[in-house]
Amino acid sequence: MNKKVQSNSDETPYKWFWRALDDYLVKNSLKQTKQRKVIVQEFLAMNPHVDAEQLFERLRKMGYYFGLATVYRTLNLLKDANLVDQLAFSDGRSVFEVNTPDSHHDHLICTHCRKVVEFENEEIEKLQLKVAQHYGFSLESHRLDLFGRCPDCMPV
Amino acid sequence: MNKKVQSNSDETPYKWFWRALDDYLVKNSLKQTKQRKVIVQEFLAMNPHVDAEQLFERLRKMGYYFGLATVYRTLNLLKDANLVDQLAFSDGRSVFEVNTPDSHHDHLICTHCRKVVEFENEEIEKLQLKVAQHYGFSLESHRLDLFGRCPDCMPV
DNA sequence: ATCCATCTTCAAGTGAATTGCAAATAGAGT
DNA sequence: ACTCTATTTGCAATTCACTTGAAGATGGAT
Repeated sequence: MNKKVQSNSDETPYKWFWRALDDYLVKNSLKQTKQRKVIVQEFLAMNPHVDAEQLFERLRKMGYYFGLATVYRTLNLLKDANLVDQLAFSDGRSVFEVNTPDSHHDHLICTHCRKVVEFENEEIEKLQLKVAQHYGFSLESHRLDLFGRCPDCMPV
Repeated sequence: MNKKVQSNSDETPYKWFWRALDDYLVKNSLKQTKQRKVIVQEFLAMNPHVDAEQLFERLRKMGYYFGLATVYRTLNLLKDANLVDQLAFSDGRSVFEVNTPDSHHDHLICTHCRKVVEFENEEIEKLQLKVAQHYGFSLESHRLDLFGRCPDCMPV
């Protein structure tokens, strides 16, 4: 039940991400462009849950007038590189999140204030793998959302 | 190849569903129309995981030329009545599923053929409750999706 | 049987995301 | 540093799932 801590300090917190991205670009003869660099940089700054349109707006406010298509293409590149995951909602929108090597997509979502808390539980992960194996599935990723009231929104 | 046959007879196993739907319609001054009846009937026959377009095609093949909009509106009606849930995929499509009173929302989803298998795991449920309590959340409901390749879609 | 709010149909509209293409550019080879 | 060219970008057009508007049809309350 240990909460995943991702350093917030100024010292390049996502070295592994940039290195993995660089690897992917080189391996696939893709190019490092200013757009990609800035988009990824701001994407990481917005972590953990990034909406493409919001990222686009953020870039725009910072003075980067890249096309929305470029933002989408960059996010899809990261998805292809297996560095991010896409979470779809039933209203048609979706958010992107960093896919850490030991990726966790477990959320506690407050049904009242919509706060999202991420958690990680080794036992649940193990059981998930067991279930998948039981049905003959390989397990690529997962998503677990628990809905309820957070402490601040508890009814008296 | 034993196809599950859902007869039109009165011994439908979804009595509770029809009753709940009827309640909802009456309570909200909505009407029982032939379209709704047939769409719901075929929706239930396609259970557990129904794609709106597929349902539309099925109806068409059975000689019911209802508009696609009507199919969507009926599914949304069921969603409003809390009788079905909608599962969204990142490619923009989504499927609907019956929301039983003692509903479990645990799925194995094939990332290749989109097949969905439902499962239930008592241990995982217990751990979920534990996690929620640990963070001071009450637990109202949950959704667990495991993504991977099903046996039929395993790469050689 | 009448009345009117709700429904259906069909077409047009929406909005997120993708794609086609010409111009720009990264970066390998020279 | 310069060339060369495959990759990228920007922009507009397009796609795709889904929704909505409007006008005629219909359920069901009276």
